[in-house]
Amino acid sequence: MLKKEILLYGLISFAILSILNASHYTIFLGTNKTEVYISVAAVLLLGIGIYFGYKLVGKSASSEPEENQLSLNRKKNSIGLSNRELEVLELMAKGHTNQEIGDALFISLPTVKTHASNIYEKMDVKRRTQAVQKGIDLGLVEPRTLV
Amino acid sequence: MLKKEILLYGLISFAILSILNASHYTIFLGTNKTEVYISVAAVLLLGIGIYFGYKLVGKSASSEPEENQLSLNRKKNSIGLSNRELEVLELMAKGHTNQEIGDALFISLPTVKTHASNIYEKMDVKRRTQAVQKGIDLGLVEPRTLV
DNA sequence: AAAAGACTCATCCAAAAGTATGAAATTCAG
DNA sequence: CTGAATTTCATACTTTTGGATGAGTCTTTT
Repeated sequence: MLKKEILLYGLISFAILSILNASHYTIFLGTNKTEVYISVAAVLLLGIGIYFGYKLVGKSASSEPEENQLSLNRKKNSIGLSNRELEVLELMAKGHTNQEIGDALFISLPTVKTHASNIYEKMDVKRRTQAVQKGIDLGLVEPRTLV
Repeated sequence: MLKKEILLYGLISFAILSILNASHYTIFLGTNKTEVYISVAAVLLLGIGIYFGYKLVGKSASSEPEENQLSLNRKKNSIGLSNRELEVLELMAKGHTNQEIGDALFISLPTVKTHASNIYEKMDVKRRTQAVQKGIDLGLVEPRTLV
């Protein structure tokens, strides 16, 4: 995902910058059209930047690049839960519905359900309440994290 | 229920004891009928005793007459959960389904659901996982009580 | 005796959760 | 670069939950 989308980001940015550049010469002419172009381009750039920035932040890290990820992996993964599954479990422990979890993690409801099922299987439990309890017992999630 | 059924218990016991007593004189005669009567009476007494004992135990107490109940009521009832509701919450915390809870408490599924709904309302939560978490936080149920 | 609280149950309906299966893209390690 | 693991998503179906309402019984209290 990274390489491809970074490339995409670059291309789109370049394209939009080109538009901006092309309109640069007419910016002082007071043409309405040009102003509209600039506005649109600016908004697009902003939106795309936010979009990709968001996805990139989610992958590596914001302040502590990879340390955070690794410590997560090692400290918590006694049952073999993946990072994503731990995130889902954490939100389940807070009493969220699958839909809410999906919204929070920007994934679809079916995906959350898939994660949930895998979590139950890995944790050898049958139900959500059991998974949460066991997760607390094993120190996978923090207790008293009620919303 | 108490007065009426205690009276009933007394009456039935008396009646059966009377039968036993009446057959007392012929017990040494080796009459088969008498032995059958005695057996039936004994079984009946036992059964009725168990039945009423069961109901009475559920109402007052087994070893510590009322102290147990009251302490339960006071220590735990910070939110106003009834004893029955606490029992249901306890089983929910263990990860049981409503059906399993019903089987455990000898009540129907709809009844369990009624209790559950009342619990959620009293605890001001929306979902089972939240109720369990909050119950643990408030000390209403023991943590780490996973089945 | 009436009122209030607790416990029980039912029915209907809607939402959420869970299961199974298949599939595609990505990432990461060897 | 290939293969394993991860993550994502969909569709269809079943089970479990939850909500609303109404109602009956029993116990305790007033």
